[in-house]
Amino acid sequence: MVQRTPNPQRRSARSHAAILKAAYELCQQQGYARLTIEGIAARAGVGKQTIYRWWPSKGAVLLDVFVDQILARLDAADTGSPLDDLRRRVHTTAEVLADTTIGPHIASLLVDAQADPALAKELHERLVAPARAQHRELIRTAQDRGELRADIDVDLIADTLFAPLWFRLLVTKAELSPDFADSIVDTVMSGTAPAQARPRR
Amino acid sequence: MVQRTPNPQRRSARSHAAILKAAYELCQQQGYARLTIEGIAARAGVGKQTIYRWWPSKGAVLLDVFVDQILARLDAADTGSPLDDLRRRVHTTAEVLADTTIGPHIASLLVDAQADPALAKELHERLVAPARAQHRELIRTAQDRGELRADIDVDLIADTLFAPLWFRLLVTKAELSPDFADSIVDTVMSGTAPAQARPRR
Amino acid sequence: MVQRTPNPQRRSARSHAAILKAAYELCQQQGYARLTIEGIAARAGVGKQTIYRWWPSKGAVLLDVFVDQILARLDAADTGSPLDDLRRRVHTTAEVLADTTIGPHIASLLVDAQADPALAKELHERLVAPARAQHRELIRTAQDRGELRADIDVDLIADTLFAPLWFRLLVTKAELSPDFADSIVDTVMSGTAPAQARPRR
Amino acid sequence: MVQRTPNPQRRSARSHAAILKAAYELCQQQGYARLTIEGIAARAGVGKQTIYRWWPSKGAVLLDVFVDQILARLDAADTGSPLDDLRRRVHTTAEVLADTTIGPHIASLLVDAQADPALAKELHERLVAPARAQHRELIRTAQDRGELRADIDVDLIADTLFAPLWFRLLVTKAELSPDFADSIVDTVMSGTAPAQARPRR
DNA sequence: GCGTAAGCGAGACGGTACGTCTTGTCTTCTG
DNA sequence: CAGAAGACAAGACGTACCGTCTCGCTTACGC
Repeated sequence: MVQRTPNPQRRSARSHAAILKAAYELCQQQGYARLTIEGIAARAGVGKQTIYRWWPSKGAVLLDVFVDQILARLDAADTGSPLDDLRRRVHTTAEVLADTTIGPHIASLLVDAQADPALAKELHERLVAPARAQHRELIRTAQDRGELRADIDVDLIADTLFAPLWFRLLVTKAELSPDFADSIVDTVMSGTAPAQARPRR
Repeated sequence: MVQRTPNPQRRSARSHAAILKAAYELCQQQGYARLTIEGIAARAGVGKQTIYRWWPSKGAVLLDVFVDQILARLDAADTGSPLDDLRRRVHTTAEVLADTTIGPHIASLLVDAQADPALAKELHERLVAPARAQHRELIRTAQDRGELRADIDVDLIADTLFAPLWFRLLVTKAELSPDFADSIVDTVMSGTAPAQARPRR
Repeated sequence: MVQRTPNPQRRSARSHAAILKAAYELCQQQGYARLTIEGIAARAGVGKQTIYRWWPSKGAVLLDVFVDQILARLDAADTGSPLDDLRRRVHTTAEVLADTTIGPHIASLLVDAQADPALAKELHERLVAPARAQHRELIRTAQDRGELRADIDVDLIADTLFAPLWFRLLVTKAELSPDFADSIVDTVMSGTAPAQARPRR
Repeated sequence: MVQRTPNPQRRSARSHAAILKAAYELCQQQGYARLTIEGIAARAGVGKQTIYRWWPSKGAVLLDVFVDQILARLDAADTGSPLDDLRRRVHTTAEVLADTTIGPHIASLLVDAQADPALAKELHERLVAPARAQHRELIRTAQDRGELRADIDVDLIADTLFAPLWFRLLVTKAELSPDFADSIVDTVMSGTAPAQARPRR
């Protein structure tokens, strides 16, 4: 897992792409747990060292595989209403996590990260933190506009909105339906709406 | 992982206990990820086969190690107020997950279970389902007594209350403090209290 | 190359035999240099660890493969005349070294041993020393009987008789014919015969 | 191992020298077996390709390192007596082979050559054949002058004189002392001297 | 005296084999 | 005769070098 920090300028785009492609395909075929660096190297037609040269672990490769496509799918349209944007965001997050070509693998990455601080750090920096930053921004805007109670901690609202999605994915494995996403938002909103504007569905 | 279903009557209590003890100690020392069946067998002074005979996987052993002590610590005192019981329950769950001799290992078990359906099933049946059953019972009682809105799905309330704890443990690794537990309960309660009894702290 | 000194009693005769057989066959097919522990394990249907458990190196396996059959072929008939026995011995040694299923591999073993003291030691103890002991015995007997000059060092005579065979095998790669064996013996004998019985053929 | 036959005129004398120097030093430090082309290139501050451009193998580099200094040290003074020259030649050969900065490496080269015909050829042409040519010349002159029996094959005498040195270096690893060199010559001479002039020490 | 072709240091590349590790099964010996 | 001890087949691990292949750079011919 040592990195001699090779020169990124000379990196072979061909190999890079082949590795990500092979990793993605094998992950879909066999699942994250059965994936091996040997297997990726073999399918990509690449030396193992080429993988070790550029990634510190299997998880890091998979992070590269998934992070862009996930962030792209999460990108919320700006509707002008931060509350609507937030609801939309919960929906798309639920969709992505429910997608069987993504959700289980992200869950596995999360698992791997429990035992691999470097992977945990990268996962956080590239996936968790950016997503959360957007959530906090939306929440803060809503609070500023008086659409959400301002006396509740931003992080707490974010956790309450998104945690149930991960909880179902990882713990109860219950369905991550759009209805569920809606229910969460409704429930949380009704507790966090300003007193004068509490929705009463 | 094959089980020849040996006669449980002839099981050696001595070995059984030694295995659980060794597994617990090694788990504390090295962490779940570095734990091996070989290591457990060696420390327990037991043949590997004796472990494979009675447990299908490393995770199953660890489940045996942790499940009883966790459920014992979660057992809520019945205060007569289901809402208070529920709040207490969130608190004790947060405490258990925050306990560094338990939380990380449960997290690891959960991770392992993502790739091992048998382990997932057992984890669910012995830990997740019992705890959730109690939660649902408390919620339903509170709804019956009119202390919680009855038009919100029991599971949804349960998810919203407990998911943030797991989310912080697994994803954001933020602190699982009693205050956080309180905040969750407050927030969720304010959204799920009946209209006429909404708390307004 | 570490040996945990496993219990030889529990050694699998099946695997042991399969490994030696595979090593022999691959050695004949590809030659010693292209031989690989991986290859032997694969052909023998054996785990690599099983080879590493019982042999410290590739050369050690090959030594086991060849040592018995070589010593068997060298075993000289006792004709009653130590000089004749000695001559016969030079002949059989030349034959064995000239045998393309043995000579090149022994040469390679010798080469490997130059860089591997453990292998060198074993090669010496199991092959070189036993053969030399027999040579010295024959020479000493001949000296006692007055058939060889007694004022010449036993080792020197042994070296002079057998060294040219190895020299041709390793250095000049010239033919190791029976005639050559005879010529060596004749030449050396004519210098080492007692004055009164010098052959003059 | 392919050579695009580069232009020797443009060869960098600097690199050439650095490579030979690095190879020599590393060979002394680590021994021939642990020597690598990568290591030589690194120590010489040279690209690997520059080595592969001018030498087909590690052995070829080492041959260049040793061949000149060996031949220089073997160069016999012409005393007028071919027999004395021959004896002197056996002495210097023993000295060179006994030199721990040369002998073991030459032995290793010989070993490598067993599996590398190109190296074997070059080793023969540049080291073995020239030395042998001189030996044969001396022997033939001695025979012409009647100082050695003319009915014994030149090659046979050469083998008998020099083979024991290599034998001790490669096989028995016994001492290559001047006394040993003398003993060989004495013994062989006493068998190959003409009948009328046989020495009788 | 200028451009171009080569050699050069550097090092990424696809590979092979290494020796170690762990898994889950099978075998043997022992209390 | 149950179980500890541990050998076994399998195969992934991460490392070391292999020999080939670009890269820019610099050197020195030949036009």
